Amino acid sequence: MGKRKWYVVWEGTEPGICETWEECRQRVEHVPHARYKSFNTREEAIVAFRNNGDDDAALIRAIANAPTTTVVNYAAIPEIYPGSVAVDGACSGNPGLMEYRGVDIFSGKELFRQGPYPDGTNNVAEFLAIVHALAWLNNQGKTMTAVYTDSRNALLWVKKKHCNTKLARTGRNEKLFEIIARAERWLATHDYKNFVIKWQTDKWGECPADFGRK
RNA sequence: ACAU
DNA sequence: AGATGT
Ligand SMILES: [Mg+2]
Ligand SMILES: [Mg+2]
Repeated sequence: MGKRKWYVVWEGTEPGICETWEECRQRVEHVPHARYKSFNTREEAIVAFRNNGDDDAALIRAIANAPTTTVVNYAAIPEIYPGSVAVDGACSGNPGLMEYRGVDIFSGKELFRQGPYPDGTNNVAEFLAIVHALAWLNNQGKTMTAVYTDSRNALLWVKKKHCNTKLARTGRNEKLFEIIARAERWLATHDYKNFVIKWQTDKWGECPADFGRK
């Protein structure tokens, strides 16, 4: 995604924003448990911390008081349909501990979350997230609700109805391979109408379902 | 190169 | 800095 601009610092230090890597590094280097993270925009920082259930008032205030950036109002972007579901997959290590979820595209309210599963990949997570959203929506009769993903890969795999992962079986991920097989089976046996749409991260910022770990 |  | 994928 290129260079990041915002560095948010917290834990073991007064939460705050740094605008340069140098500033962030200085602030964190002698604080053993300090954490930091980079973002493109202030809004992405806020979304990420809310998504992680981080309610630290001082942190949110620090982010909110940071110098201004452009506010992305999803509702004002015609290509983002109201009521849609945004999905994202995440991995701690790649391959690593894998999970995925779907949220309401405007409110960010979590609609489903699966995992963590051991020994998965980013792309498997993104693929399963889309299929889960499709099945979840169709179970509720929401046959016209669009699904947004930032993964070009997963989008292709879903179109082909095939998860073309190179992931090795480890014995710890047998259950995951069953879930993949079940997802492919669902795609093969269901004629869904829901659009699956590329989330344009370059134009719109981080997807609302993002786990905020990058 | 592009997307995670 | 490394991995997953087309
Ligand atoms: Mg993603
Ligand atoms: Mg993400």
